[in-house]
Amino acid sequence: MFSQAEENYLKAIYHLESGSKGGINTNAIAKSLATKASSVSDMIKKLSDKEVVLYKKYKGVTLTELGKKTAANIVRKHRLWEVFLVKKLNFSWDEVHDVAEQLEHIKSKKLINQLDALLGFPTHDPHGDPIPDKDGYINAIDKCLLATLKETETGVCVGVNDSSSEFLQFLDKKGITLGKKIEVLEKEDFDDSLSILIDNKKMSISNKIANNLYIRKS
Amino acid sequence: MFSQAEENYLKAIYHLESGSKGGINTNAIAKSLATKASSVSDMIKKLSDKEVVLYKKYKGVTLTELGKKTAANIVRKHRLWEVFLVKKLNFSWDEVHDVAEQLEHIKSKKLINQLDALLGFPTHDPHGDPIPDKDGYINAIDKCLLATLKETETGVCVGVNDSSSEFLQFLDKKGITLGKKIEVLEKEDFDDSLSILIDNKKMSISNKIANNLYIRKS
DNA sequence: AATAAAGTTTAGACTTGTCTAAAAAATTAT
DNA sequence: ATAATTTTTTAGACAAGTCTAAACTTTATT
Repeated sequence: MFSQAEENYLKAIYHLESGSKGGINTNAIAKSLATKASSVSDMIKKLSDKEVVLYKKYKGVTLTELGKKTAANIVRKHRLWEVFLVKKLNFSWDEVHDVAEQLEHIKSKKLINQLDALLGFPTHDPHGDPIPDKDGYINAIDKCLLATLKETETGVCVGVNDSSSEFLQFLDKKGITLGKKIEVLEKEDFDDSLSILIDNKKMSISNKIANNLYIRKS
Repeated sequence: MFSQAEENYLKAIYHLESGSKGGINTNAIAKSLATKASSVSDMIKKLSDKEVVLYKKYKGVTLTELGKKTAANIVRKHRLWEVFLVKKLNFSWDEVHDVAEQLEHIKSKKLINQLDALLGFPTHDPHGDPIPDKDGYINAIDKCLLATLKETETGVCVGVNDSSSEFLQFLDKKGITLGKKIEVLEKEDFDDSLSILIDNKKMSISNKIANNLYIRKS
């Protein structure tokens, strides 16, 4: 059994591992959890004793198979709760994160399995992120950042890289939601901004936006 | 904002107050939380500083208005989650308590209000206990213990005094569920057992059972 | 009213998780 | 290869919440 603090560390390491090769360093974990490197050092030792991470002093940390499975299960719970909040409780996609951060620590296998069934076994959360299955396996879809599309290419909006409520509310305001079809009309060399077509409307998108929006090419 | 430990103490005091007059003593709280009297003393001081309880050394403790409202809100959340688990996730009434004990600490007004709506604004939880409204007000129904009924009297089963899974599973086995009509056929002076009619079946009920089953007379 | 018993509080210790400041190791630059 | 810089770890402290043991207050008994 893991404490909430331990679970949060596992989740942070899991996310950091998926975005880079090799061991995760102390500072990166500290940054992602908004804590201090010394606190991370302390916690890593505990997690190492519990055999969920491999740890060599000064050499960074990696999840063991048990650690990966444990972390994936927390992510699974987080994302299922997000789906629940949006589908059943009328939350918008920019409101779900903080509540899901609490709900992901509830311990009950039956609860999460029944929730999964109630929601119709969803594969992705409201931000387009994949939901790990019971064994921690993720069925990743082929996606790329909007910024990597070339002129005349089209695709469907399938996810976001930045899940902050500011970004999500911005997308809402622009009418950009998951499932929408997007065509790149023009790429501006000067500032790397894009001119896109969405809902038959022409729209200008900054590079920052294009670098945080995932597209499945079509 | 209150920690989970603080919330558990408030809830315990709230339940103890509803079952007795005057201040609640340390030992009673310790017993109900399965902790030590010394721990209770420590926590009472914190709660007193936060102005949710009134406390005079050696004189027991009572909830302030703020304390009552806070505690009622936790009970509200607990019972709404219990309804959710039974109605939406196919839990049985003997499985919900432990999970609801965790879920009651989730902090989100929108979550609980939307949950309330999803469930159709229920007034009672799966054990027949009333759900406090947003202001902490409880709409209590007129109920009495089955053991207090006289021969030939009838009533509807509306709640349980003991919510342990052992008792609830026993009731399930006997076919006694909330909403069932019960008629007292005979009271046995020797052991205070009852002969009752339920679903047109005659059944013998021990005094212990009759003292843990609430009836609304009809 | 004095004393025994029961209940309550305090003192000091322990655990978890955090922090600051300083020491140690690893990396980068010269 | 040595020095400077960055990263990481350790040492010591603190807050929350708990515990045991001892001291204290209240209540019950004689």
